[in-house]
Amino acid sequence: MPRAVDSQQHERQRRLIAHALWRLVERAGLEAVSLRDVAAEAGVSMGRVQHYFAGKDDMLLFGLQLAQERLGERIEQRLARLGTEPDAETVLRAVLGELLGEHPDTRQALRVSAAYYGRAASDPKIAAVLTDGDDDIRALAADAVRTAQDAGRTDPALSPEREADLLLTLATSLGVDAALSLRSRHDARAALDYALDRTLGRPTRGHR
Amino acid sequence: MPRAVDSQQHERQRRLIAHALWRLVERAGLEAVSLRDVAAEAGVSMGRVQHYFAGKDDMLLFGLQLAQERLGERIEQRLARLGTEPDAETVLRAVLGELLGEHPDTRQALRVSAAYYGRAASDPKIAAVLTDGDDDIRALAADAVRTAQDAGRTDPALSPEREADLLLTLATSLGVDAALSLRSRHDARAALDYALDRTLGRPTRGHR
DNA sequence: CGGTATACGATGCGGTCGCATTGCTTTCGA
DNA sequence: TCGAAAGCAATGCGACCGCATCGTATACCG
Repeated sequence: MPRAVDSQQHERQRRLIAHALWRLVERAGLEAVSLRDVAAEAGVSMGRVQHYFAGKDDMLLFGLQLAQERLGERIEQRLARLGTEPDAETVLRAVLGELLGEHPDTRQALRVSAAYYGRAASDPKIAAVLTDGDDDIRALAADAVRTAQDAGRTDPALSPEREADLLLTLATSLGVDAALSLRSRHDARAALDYALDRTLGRPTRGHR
Repeated sequence: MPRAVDSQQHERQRRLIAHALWRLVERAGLEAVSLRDVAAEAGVSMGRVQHYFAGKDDMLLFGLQLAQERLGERIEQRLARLGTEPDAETVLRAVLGELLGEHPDTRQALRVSAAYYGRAASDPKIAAVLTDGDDDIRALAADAVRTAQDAGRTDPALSPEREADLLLTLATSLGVDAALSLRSRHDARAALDYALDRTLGRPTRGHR
């Protein structure tokens, strides 16, 4: 059994190509990218691209998965900067804020992801990747609402699950709008803060 | 000056072709349609399609504009069934409800529109058509909130403009989610009703 | 009636696309 | 060490694609 594949290096190559894909997607949209374009943008031969991806669909899907991972990583990093034992509300505000694309990396990931939206209708795999991770955030949001209710900071009649759903839907939508330049990031931030304040009560301490 | 064009008939032909485009878009997504496919689906020659549209982009844009018009018409029709002098809240509930795609025509228009979303980032004309009419709905929503506040049915501390923005963003997002089958229509409806009730207070009379 | 513009159908051209194929080089394990 | 697989580059094929072009039939107006 000769020449075992170095999966570390293998993955790095796939990422390099995917990043070139991202740049093209941002520049001209998903429908404008071809395997040749991606290869040229990445500065590699077309044979190389073919070697690392089974086909165009495979490459496209990987590009989206990677973008979603980046989004997740960015959120993790932001949470790590929150210090030890942050309360649910602080965590939620950080997570939803990140979904608006405040960090350039997040912004790129959002723009790329947004480009795939149209295909979600006809491609279940894309739809699955796009909604992956939503449940976790919803659970977190529901927790934050319950915590605020227990502390008497907000209306006990609110449904934590419904509020959580609304907040995530809102943050996602605002993020996409901002990514597509349909709305300024500043405005998106203001809208999200308004919604959060109304649902959780005014923040007691800083929440950036 | 011979052979004046019958603009009535002209428009009807463009619509016939656009409807075939819609069917293809629903079936396989925007990126899968070609001029040949559209001609075949419409049962006309390719020369005919070329005659009525300056190019593919022109046809695509017309298809979106027509879908947005359909959406507007459906809303108008629903409002017409509301009777004379409905209050702002009733109107708002009807408009936002229609944005969820409860009528099959609306649903089709939403699915088609959703397919264009990804291109909005790289094509300003598409973005413009997609957001056309939003301001009117936002104004209507703000009115409804103010009315509810004046009647003492909801919190006077709410900002009508912010609430209006949130409600429209939410309804649009829920409608797209439902159109992409990321969420059931029933669930979308429940989420919207919850948000409306929370913002406007419980409805005094029926609101369908 | 003749001419001009409309309303097409048919055909083909230049270009691009995804992908299969081929072949060379490198590297590692038996 | 040698052979098999990995890691590429190069090339080409067949299938489109959008669009230009050309031909023709038809209807309207002076």
